[in-house]
Amino acid sequence: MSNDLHTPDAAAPYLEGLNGPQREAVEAVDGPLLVLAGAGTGKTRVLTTRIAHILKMRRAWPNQILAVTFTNKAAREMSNRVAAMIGSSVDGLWIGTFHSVAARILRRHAELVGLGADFTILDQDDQIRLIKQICGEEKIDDKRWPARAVHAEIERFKDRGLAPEENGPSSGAFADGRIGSLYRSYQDRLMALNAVDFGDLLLHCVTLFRECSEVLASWGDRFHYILVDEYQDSNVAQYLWLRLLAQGRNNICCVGDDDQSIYSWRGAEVGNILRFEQEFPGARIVRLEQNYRSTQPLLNAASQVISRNRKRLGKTLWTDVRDGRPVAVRSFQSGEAEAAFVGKRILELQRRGESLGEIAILVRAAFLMREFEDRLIDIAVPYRVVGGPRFYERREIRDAVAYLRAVAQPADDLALERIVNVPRRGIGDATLAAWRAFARDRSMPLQRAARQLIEAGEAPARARAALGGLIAQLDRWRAMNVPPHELAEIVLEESGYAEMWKADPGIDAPGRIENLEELVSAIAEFDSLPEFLEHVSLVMDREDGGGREMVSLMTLHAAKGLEFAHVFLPAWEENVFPNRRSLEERKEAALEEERRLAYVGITRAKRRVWVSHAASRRIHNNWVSAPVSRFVDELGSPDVEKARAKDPAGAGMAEWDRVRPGRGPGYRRMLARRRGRPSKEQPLRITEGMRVFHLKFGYGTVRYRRGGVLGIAFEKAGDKEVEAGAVEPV
DNA sequence: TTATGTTACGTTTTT
DNA sequence: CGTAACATAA
Repeated sequence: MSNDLHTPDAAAPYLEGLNGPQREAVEAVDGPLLVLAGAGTGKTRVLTTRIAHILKMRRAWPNQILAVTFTNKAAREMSNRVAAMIGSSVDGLWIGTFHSVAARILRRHAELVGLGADFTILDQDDQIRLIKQICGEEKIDDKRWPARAVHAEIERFKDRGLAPEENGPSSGAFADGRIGSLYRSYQDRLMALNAVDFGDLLLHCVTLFRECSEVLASWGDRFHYILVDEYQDSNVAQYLWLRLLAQGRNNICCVGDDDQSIYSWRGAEVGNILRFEQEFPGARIVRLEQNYRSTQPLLNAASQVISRNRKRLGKTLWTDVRDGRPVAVRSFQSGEAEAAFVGKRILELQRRGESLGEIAILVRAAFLMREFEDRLIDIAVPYRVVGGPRFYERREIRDAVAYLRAVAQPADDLALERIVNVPRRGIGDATLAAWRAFARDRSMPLQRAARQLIEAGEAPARARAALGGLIAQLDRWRAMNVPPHELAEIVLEESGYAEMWKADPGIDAPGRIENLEELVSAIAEFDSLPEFLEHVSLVMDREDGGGREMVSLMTLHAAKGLEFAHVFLPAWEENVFPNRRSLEERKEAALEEERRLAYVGITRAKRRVWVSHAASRRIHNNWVSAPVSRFVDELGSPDVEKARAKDPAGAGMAEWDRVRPGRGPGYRRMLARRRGRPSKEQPLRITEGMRVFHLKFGYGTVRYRRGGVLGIAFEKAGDKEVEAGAVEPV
């Protein structure tokens, strides 16, 4: 391939099929480059091709290229696509999230910022528990300033790269002006625990780069080319981190779309992308405007909406696909009617042979999902809620991981506190408080303090015995020389944790045991416990969903980056969307961000978009009426069809009464979310007397069958008639 | 210490 | 309406 340099065209099949601007973005490898990539314009393709190009041109070795993303999913996708393109492994390439790359760098120099190389990365739950402790000590009124809010505020400091002493985003009123000292205490506690939070990964790196010029020089020298995905989502700390790393060679390529910046509320700074030219002098800007996803009518609607925003760099999407149907707008009296309409349309699409995997319902807020879940369950359409609780956030998983942390990291007090009385060992709040005080007085970790506390006989004998037993167990596990997954099994058994769930009569207990088993097999992929623990803190992945075709139900935020043939955008009502709380907080800026959400929603669709709204809907059990969203008027010329006056409930009500909504407790949502456990409903024909399971009503016995409808006596919900497809035999 | 009752609260969420 | 976090009784 030595002639690549001279005749890249002939030798570069990977460049084929790129349009002009895409190719320009791929080939302009030197100097700062901003690629403004509208929705569906092939930005990932540009990024991956650019990496392949740099490699093929021999401009850099794999380990001299750094590509950063925000999510692990994006990082993985980029790796896979690069590998597919260059036809070999991508070993050596630095592809990862901001946080994982920062952690990797920080581990090598931890001592320079006062950390041990084996520092712990706390997840959000630990962070908040720590802050709760601090707020308690500093006598903060937790009614007015709950730990969550304090945590969020500290995160905003860190997003902006601010130290506790600096003036934060809040105007001094927050926590009676004591946010600075809370932040300070929090940092002190973190350092004492040899721990960092997510923001620290970036901030400690920035400090390191600023204070140790040799370290910065070595990393800046190492990375010949830096690529950044979704740059509009970056915060100030990430910008500082990038600028320091890039300042030597100045080869940085940021890809993003200011029109899809929807995370300002968690610290993303649109200014980063808007000011790119000033921040990186001599920067080139390439616009990707040809869209390969949607039809022209949909793009027109999206463009109409987004054109109302004032703060944007400006792009106009276009496509070769001329035909296509305009956005459909439908009005309903109630949320139920709206959901019924969506359900009916989905059934029609299904009948026409469309894949359920190509259908999505995108809502502004999670509470709007219930109506659709209920309806989809009733009509037996399989669906998946995207962005629900993730595997590593489940209680049993966090508990199990806490056990392993307590074994691997004896100074990890937060992990220990989590499991100290799970299962119940008789170490309650009183014992824990005394123990904590004892440890703090001596400024030592809890595990070490426990030994002294027992010797000193400073606690009730019963508590001492329980504590001593636990500590002895931890010591024994730590001394074991077995592979990590075997250790995990031993710990779960001997601690009584697995037993605790096996003895639990709750409906979700069996699922939890399955999850624990899954965890053990996940650990088997790792050679050592520390390796696994690093993976847990940084790679909190969404579950993959698992093969079967299902309708996707998610928030607009979760939908960014995805595409579907058919997209339903319900609840376009004032106060809901644009969201009132959001508007109250930061008026005009918030309105623009809400509008970008609308833009994101419309541009997810390849073929059809249905926007709808309900005159009133039941929110938290009371009826709330709201006028149609202003965004509907901004759509341009959609296909509007008013619901007929004689049918005030709108379309699709014919079958409404067949199944009365159950009034069962909230476990049905939990059941519905049971990890995409696809029911294998096909072969077994359900007959009288059979015991069946229904997502909404639970277990029951079939009494009779009438066509496609079953009469079932449910154990909890009573007698109902349901669609045969909605139950599975057990 | 644990089990049970009460109350407040309800936008978006990755690492 | 559902929940999660908290307060109180056993």
